[in-house]
Amino acid sequence: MEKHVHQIDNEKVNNINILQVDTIYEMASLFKMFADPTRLKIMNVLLNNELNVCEIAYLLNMTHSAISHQLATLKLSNLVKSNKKGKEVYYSLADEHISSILAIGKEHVEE
Amino acid sequence: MEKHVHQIDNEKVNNINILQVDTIYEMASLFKMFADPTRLKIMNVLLNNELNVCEIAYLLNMTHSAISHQLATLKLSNLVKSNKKGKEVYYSLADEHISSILAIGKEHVEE
DNA sequence: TGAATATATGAACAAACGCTCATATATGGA
DNA sequence: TCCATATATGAGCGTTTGTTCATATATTCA
Repeated sequence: MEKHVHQIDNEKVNNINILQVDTIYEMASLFKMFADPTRLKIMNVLLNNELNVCEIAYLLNMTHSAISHQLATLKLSNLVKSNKKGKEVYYSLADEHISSILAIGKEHVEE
Repeated sequence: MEKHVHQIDNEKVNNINILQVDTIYEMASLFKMFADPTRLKIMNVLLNNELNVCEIAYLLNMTHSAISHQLATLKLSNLVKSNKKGKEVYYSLADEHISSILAIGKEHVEE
């Protein structure tokens, strides 16, 4: 891979635990959902609220299409769940893990 | 913004708390650091270990350049700190928040 | 049934991203 | 001083991503 030889302390390095590739990729996919301002805003307004696409678009001052696309992405990652009531589809956070992750991120940023 | 008029329940919607734009962007930037497999792997091997670029590149089987670039990114976001010892630069996690975020992500994925 | 409302979705496009390659800088030893 | 080692960094490139626009589907009501 490199053209130079490098000195590695095998005693030190071989004792370090490496996470499984699958775990790493799933973690990256999870955090990716939190790495976009629009998705963060959506998840934030869904804290303790069940809202439809119109209401979220109104709150965030964005188009319905953009919100709908992001909700589809969030649902695919199992971060939100949906509940159809007539014409409207109400979205809410899928579980308590999500609010924990939001909270720890907010805490880190506001320290 | 849209061509149609939509019915919004103002009583409901006006009571919802919106995070500050700055907070949202800082949170997105933070989570973005955790949203890439390579950076996740780096932070993971740095849990409880102080390692230089060579050692990380060896552990992850990647080029020094790729690792060095990612370490620069992580340092810019204050997620790792560096400690120069002679020719080598040793990196470690900047604070305990980082291991908390890694742990909560791992927990969510492995449930 | 027809119109208005609500949501979903594919295509397209610009911006952001991560890696490679080449090169630069820095340190230690012969 | 010269050379090997260690790290840093700018440019370039292909890939991914988030939004817009156009359009499709679904539901309610007159």
